[in-house]
Amino acid sequence: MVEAANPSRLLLLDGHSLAYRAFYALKDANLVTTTGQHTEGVYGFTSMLINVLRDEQPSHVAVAFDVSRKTFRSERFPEYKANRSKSPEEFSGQLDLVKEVLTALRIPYVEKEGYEADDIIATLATQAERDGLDVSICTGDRDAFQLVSDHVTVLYPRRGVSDLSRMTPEAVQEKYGLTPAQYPDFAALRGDPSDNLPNIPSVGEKTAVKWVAEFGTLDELVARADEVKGKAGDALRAHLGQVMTNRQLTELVRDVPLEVHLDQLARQTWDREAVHQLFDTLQFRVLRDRLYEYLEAGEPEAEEGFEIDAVHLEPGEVAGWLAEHLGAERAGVSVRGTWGRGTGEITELAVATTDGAGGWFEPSRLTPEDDAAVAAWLADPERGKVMHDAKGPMHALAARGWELRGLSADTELTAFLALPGQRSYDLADLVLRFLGRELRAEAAGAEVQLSLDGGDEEQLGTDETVRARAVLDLAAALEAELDKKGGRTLLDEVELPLVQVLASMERAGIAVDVDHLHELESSFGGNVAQAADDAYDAIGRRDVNLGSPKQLQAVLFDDLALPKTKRIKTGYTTDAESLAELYAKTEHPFLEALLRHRDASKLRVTVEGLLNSVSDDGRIHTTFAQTIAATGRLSSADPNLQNIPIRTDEGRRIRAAFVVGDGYETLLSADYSQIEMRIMAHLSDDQELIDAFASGMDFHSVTASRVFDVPAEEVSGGQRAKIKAMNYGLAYGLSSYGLSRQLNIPVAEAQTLMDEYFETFGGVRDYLSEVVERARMVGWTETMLGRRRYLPDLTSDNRQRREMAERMALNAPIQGSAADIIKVAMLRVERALAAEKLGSRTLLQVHDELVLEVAPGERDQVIELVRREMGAAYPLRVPLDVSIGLGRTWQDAGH
DNA sequence: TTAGAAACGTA
DNA sequence: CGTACGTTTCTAAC
Repeated sequence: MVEAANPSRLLLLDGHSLAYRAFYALKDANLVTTTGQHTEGVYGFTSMLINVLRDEQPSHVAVAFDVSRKTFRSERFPEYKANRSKSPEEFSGQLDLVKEVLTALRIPYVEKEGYEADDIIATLATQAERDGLDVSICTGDRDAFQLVSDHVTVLYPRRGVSDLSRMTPEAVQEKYGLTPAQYPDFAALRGDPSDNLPNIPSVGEKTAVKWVAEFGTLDELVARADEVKGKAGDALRAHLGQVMTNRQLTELVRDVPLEVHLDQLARQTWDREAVHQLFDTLQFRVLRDRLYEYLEAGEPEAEEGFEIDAVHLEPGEVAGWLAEHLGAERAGVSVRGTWGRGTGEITELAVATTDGAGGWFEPSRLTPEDDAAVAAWLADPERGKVMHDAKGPMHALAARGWELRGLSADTELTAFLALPGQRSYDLADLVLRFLGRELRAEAAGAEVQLSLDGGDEEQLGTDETVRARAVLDLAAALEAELDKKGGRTLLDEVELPLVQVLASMERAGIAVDVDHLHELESSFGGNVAQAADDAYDAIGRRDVNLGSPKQLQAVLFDDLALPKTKRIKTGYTTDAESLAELYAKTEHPFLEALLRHRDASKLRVTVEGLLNSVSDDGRIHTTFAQTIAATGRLSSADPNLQNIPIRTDEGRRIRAAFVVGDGYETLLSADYSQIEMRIMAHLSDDQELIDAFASGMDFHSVTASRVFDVPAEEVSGGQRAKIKAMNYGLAYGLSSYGLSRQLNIPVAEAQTLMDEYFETFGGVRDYLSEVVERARMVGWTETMLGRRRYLPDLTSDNRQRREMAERMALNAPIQGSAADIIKVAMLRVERALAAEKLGSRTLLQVHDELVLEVAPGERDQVIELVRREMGAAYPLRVPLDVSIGLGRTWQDAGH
């Protein structure tokens, strides 16, 4: 066996400089294909690439290229590299071949107009180092030595293409007598004939080193230039300007705005077919053999599976197998079956242990002894289980009578925290990326299994066992990754225990009054029909689908020739806001009827969706997702119970269909008031804002009174409304334009309002700008519990993307911290209910609200408990106010 | 059949 | 030209 890939090393190569060096090194070999194409550069580069891939075993790779000679350096200093002669004719086209090789090997290359490859390398190396990766840089440009650190090594070709010096901080010190940070100072003093940077007459490497070593930095040397004696001192003083110009050019840019993110540089399996074809064309025979040798020798992404003996456990064998193989260490578990809406069914269950054993069985075929042994093991919190996305399977296990306790890791959650921002956390992808393995059994094992009775069932069981084995290994790899980045506490103390809480909530569901829903359906249905009639009457035809934006556009802007609304991709918008404006202008009866139709049909569809999702127990069981929202919020689906209408009276009627269930006394709704503003007060430490909350008065009125400098009781309705909009918009990155639109006031007035607001609450303004600035520097934002969100677009040169990222950066810590806090609150409520031996239970979470079902006689105790636990979830510089309502229905419990 | 856009509900 | 979601419907591409 070959050692695994280094789990966190980024390899960066300078495509142009390496290919160019290789070209000259191999010039004498005169590599030409039969068609006349020279291949010295591409051959040498590829050879070097294979060697460093073999030696460095990187988990991530990228190759940087220069785009053209025009860079910010040549802008500043037209002479920069102006001495470079045109590259020889034989070299032309070879860079394109290098890129073809990279494409076939599925190695990404990066280039950026206006920057040199070294700047791209500096940027990626800096990012990677920050993310805890080690970095190897292969380049022929010595300016890269400034990047060397404990985690960044430069591999510099000594001669030819096979002899690389490994430049560590010690090696730089030894070779030049300088620290890596001093290298650009030294290079500026020495000058560089190959880059056409002039030197100081009679000052060479020796003197340059001496000065930098003596003064520490170039700045210091310049400041004290008069202390330098002799002819060299005169020369230095005469060329200070030139040296400072040189210095600007020798500094590598570490924040080039790149579209590419580290995650995209993860090693991928190469395209064998493309490599074959390309190497045929280039007539690389030896190189191809070397490449395949390396591939067979256990290249990181080698398509290896798992060597595991998946034992099919027959009835009567399960209890004994578990007793024999389950030790003190945690076990991997994988379940095959179906689940959703708080229940499910298992067809196969597989277990893999750290001793290498793996077994699977069909829960439907167990002896009573087996069943009891499985139940006892699953329910034992001390015997750890590792799963991928455990919540769904937990429902299926529970439906079978097996409670799962002791979830020691959930690889989906671990990946969500360790690699935030991914689109999905597919097990096979993670296994390939972190373990370098395919999610399958090695062929030999599979053949044995197939030959036993050749059934698909056996294959399914083996697959399941492989998954159990894989999650066990994957958990360890991801936990190591998370430990490096920070976030282990958030995982172990919040997200992981929350799985159990969410499973309970989903399984409980919320009772619905189906009759009430049917009444609403017909009531809203009647409104829809009436509105449609009115709309059709208004335009004198009925052949229009009122739900089709396309047809509506034709009616509104062609037939009726109404004024155009805001442009969208497909023409002009027909959204409610624009239609209302249009109605205010034209008073066309069609618009009024259309808006009514929109409202009514939206409500009807909502009700129909709810009716369709009522389970046999008369309750609706939503599914909460923990790994969807980038800010750390939960999401709710199938059906979404986090977007049930509340703003209009008609819509609110739907909430009356959610009712207390049989055997319970009442529903209870508890929500945090202004939690995001309180978090902002806490994070910004703005005394004015903290005082506003401490006063305990109506928040919007108090803030308005501070902004307009009037007593709180004299704040007008208009003033309060303006500040309320400001307060709410703050955490979203509201602009003066947005505020003006929302309040229907001129932009200038909105701007004045914002200025006055920030004059009063200066700490908030400072906090918001600092949070974005900090995120731009480090590349991510962080919540109070350390949940990161990466925002590479903060350095994009596309203004729209950059500004979008800025708004995300200022919203993510606020929305995310609120999500952290309510998650902690849910755990506290759950534990307190258990500690006080209460039968009441949490049913729903709606971002800042918890809905509970209160057991008979527990009302007052639960009110006290919920207020206490939610209020104490996280100590802030302001109180965490919780308001509570009770009622038979969700609507009645609202407040 | 699938994917994207538009629209709209919540915090 | 205000963040974060999920669902439905229509439409065009497949």
